[in-house]
Amino acid sequence: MASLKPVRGTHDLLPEEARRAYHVTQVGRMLAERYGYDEAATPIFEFSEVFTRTLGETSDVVTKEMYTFTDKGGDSITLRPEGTAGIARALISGGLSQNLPLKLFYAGPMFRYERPQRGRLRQFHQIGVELLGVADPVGDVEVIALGAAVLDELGLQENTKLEINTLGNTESRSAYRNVLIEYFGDHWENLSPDSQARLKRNPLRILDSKDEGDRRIVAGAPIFDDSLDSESQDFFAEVCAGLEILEINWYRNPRLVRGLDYYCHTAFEFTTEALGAQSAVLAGGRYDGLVEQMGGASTPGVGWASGIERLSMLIDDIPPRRRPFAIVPLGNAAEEFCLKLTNRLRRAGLIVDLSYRGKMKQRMKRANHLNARAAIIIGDDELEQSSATVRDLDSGEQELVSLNDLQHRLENFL
RNA sequence: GUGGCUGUAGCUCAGCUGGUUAGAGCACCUGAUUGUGGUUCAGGGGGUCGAGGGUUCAAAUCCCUUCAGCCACCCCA
Repeated sequence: MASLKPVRGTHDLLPEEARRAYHVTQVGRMLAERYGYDEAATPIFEFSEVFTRTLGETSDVVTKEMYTFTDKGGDSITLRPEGTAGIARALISGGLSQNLPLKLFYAGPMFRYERPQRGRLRQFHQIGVELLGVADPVGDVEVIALGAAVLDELGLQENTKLEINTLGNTESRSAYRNVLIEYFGDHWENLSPDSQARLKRNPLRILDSKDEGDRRIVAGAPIFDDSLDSESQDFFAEVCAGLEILEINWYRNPRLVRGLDYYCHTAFEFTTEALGAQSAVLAGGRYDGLVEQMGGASTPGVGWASGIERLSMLIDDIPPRRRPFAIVPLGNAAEEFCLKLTNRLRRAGLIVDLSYRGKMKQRMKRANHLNARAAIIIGDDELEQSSATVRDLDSGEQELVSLNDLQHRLENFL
C-alpha cells in the first residue's frame, strides 16, 4: 500500500466540512425547488463517448482531464467531469423529451484530473441546474436569477459579481472564429506558445490569455459584436433587459468564453476575488446544440453549475448544529431505565444523547462538549419518585420533573 | 502538464550557523470534586520532525529523490 493518505486532489468531508457542504447543497436544493426545478441524479460514470462527443474532442477536459478506464466488459468508462452531458444523455435515453420544458436540479461529485490548487480538486462537488426545452431568453434570465438567489441566500452578494457575454449563434460564432484565426494568424510569431496552440483548437480562448504579449495583440483584435448577426444581438439584448428588470447587477466581459464546444449565446460567471486564480464560483450558459449533437431531437438548454467546495470556502457561518439533550443515568437500575427513556424521547422527535459509560462527572462533561441544552439526570432517588432532575446547562439551574411531564418540559426548551 | 514556495504533536507554531532525553499554546486524559459540566489548580498521554536515500563522529537542521499542500501558468466549479 502506498500510504494511508487520501489520493491526491481528494478530500475527506469530516463533520465540520460536511456540514458546510450540506448547508450549501440544501440552499441550492431549496431555492431550485422554489423556482420549480425537480431534483434528479445521473450516474457518476458514463460511457466515455457521452463526454468526448459533447465536450469537443479538442477541449482541455477531454484531452487531459478525464478519469477514464476500461471496465471488465471492455467498455471505456469515464468518471463524469461535469453534470450537463449526463443530464442530456438521460433526457434522450429516458424519453424525457416528451415532458419539455424540463427543469432539473442536481448535486454530486465530479472528477477532473488536474493539478490541485486551492479551490481546485480532482474530486469535487457541484450543485447545478438545467433548463431544457426553452429557447427563449427568458429561460436564461430565470436560470441566472436562480443562481443569483443561491449566492444571495448564502450571503455572498458582496463577494461576487456577475459577468456575462454572448457567444452568439452557430453562424455568428463560426464567422467570428474565422475572423480571429485570420487576425491572430497574422501575429503568429508574437503569440505565446500557449496561444499558438489555442489558435488551432479554440481561438476564442486567446482573448482570455494572461500573457502580456498576447494581451497587446488581443487589444487590437476584432470585436465579437461586429460578427454577431441580428438574431444573436437581439437574443443577448433580451437577456440583458431581463436582468435589468430583475435588478440583477451584471458586467459585460467580452473576453468571457467557454472551453466546452456546446455553449452558444449566453455565457456567464459569478466570480470572486477571494479564491485566488479560481475565480468562478457559479458559471454556466446556453447549450442549444448539445442534445442534438448527442443524437437526440434538437433541444435548447441553459444551465449552470457551482462548486460546493468553493462556496463552502466563501461562506462564513452556517446554521449551528441542533442542540441535543443529554441523558445521564446513575447506577444499574437507572442505566436500564434510561436506555428505554432515551429511545422513547428519540422516537418522539427529540435529539437525545445517551452517554455509554463513565462517571457522572465524565458524562456531564460529555453533555457540555455536545453543547447539550440540558442534562437529564436519573439515579435511584429520581427513580423512586418517578421523576428526573433536569439541569439547564446554560443557566445551571435544575429542577425535579415528573417523568410524565418530561417530554413536554423538554419540548419547552426548544 | 510547467515553474516557484512549504512540510516538526489532533490544531497553530518555536527549534539560531548540524551537537545530549525535540518544545510551547490550544485540544485531549486523570485528579482536586464519593450524584453535577462550562472557570481554576496540579499532573499525564501523545511525534517514524512527510517518506526514502546520502554526507558526517553526530542530521528536524546540509544534499539528492519522492510524496503531499500552497502560489502562478493552464483550465475552470
